[in-house]
Amino acid sequence: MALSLYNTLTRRVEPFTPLLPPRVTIYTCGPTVWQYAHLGNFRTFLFEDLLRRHLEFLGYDVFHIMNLTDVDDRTIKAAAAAGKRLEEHTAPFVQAFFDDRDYLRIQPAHVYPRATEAIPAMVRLVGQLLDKGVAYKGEDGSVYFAIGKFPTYGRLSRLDRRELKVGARVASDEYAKDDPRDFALWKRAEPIDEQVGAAWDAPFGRGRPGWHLECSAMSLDAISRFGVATLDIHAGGIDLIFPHHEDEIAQSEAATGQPFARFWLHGEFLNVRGTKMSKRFGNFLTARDLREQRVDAAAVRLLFWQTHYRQALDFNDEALEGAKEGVKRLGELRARLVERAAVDSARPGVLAELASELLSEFGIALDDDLGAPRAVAALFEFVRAANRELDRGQGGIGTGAAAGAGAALAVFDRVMTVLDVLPTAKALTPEFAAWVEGQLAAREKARRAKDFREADRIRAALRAKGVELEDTPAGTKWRAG
RNA sequence: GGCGCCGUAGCCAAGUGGUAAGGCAGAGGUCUGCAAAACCUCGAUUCGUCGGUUCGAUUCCGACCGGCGCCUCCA
Repeated sequence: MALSLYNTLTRRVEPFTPLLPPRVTIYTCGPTVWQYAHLGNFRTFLFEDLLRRHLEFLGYDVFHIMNLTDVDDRTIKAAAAAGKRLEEHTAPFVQAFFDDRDYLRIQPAHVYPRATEAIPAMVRLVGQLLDKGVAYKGEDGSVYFAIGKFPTYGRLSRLDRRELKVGARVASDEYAKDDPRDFALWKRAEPIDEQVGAAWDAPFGRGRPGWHLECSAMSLDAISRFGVATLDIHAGGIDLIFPHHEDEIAQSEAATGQPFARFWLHGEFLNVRGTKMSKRFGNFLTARDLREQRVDAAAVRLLFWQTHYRQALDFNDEALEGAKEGVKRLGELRARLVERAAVDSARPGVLAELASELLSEFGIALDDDLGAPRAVAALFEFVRAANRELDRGQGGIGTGAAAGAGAALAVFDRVMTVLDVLPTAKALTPEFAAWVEGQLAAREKARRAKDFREADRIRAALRAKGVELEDTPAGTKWRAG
């Protein structure tokens, strides 16, 4: 098996090989901490989580860098509007981002460099670019990158021959630049920047970094520990292709003379009725909204995995409900496998076969440009076949067989992480459990006496407390929702 | 205007030049005191429309209709 990934640079799926195996360096553009990140932002972070987990599953030694943009137009404006210092405004949103990340069970990156803590590295980078003559100081005091000095500019976005649309957004610094397409590396300090504490001294003037600069400076700094100036993978949302990633390439490669990243991966949008989820449109939902609704993160993940990452996904409540039901079904199977693991076998070989089919198909699917939808399809085929087998094997399916199937499920879940959190992890007081057991005993007594009215009354009473019952030959099971 | 993406059952969607995965919802059934869970059966003669290439196209090409994205700081 070999992993292949779609590379935006070449616009095709290519075999993936890292520069220095088994090490893989990944840089993913992180959140701008001016506000809570919404679910669309997290779709990208989740696709990156899948990438990371699959690489690790394949045995790669991944080093994952995710930046936190804590100084830019929006953070500065938001801080000023709140009458706060920059750091004071962004800190809670950094924490919120980490909380949401954990809720969604996204593996933490190895480092989270922050723009405000990388000012010296950025100043150095701008200095280098000035020295090389690919950057210049504009009439307004800001420093710009001269794209005319970088022949391959536009290679990633393929917008090199583009013309500015008449009436399209035109930067206010237009007249300070030699070429309207040049972009800011360092922006001269404005009063609002000083007001919130977002201005730093530099040899080329007091100011603050341009948006693209931080990613180049921080990623190069982070991978310098491996003695390289080339990332194996750089990923982000599809909207970052231009200008963000294009500009990162220009800055980095002009400075180092080496390829900035070997693979560029871009995730598609999360849509709402056909339009991208966005703060601007007000059609967004945050992770904390879902958490408040007690939506299991597994449902969000399953929903996202059912659509390929390079395909727009239309989000709505019905789709989310569907994923929730799917997660429930997965949990039922896992519980069955655990329960049945201790009983003797009728047909021990069948489950083992199903388990190995699952893992094989799962690996093939993810190796093919992270074909998560195919992996999910294989998972549910496994669920159906395993349940059928469990239904059939009256006396049990064998310790080894059940354990093996459970293990296969666990392997799958280490990458996809779509199984709900184990019920035992949910907060249940011993008192509550004892009360439920008491009710169950009373109900069982009523059932034996054929007093089904009383039995149903107890069941309804338990349901009102969030306890669902399931009568099985082995007794009544219950779970707290 | 430039570059690009998409249009598959009620919803979310996968996919291939050879006759449509998977999930959810829905209908019927098995099991059950009834439920629940699980399993079984059922749904697109059809993949936006119209042409073309081909023995054969949802899949390739063209046109059109519809939706969307990027075009200097949006994941």
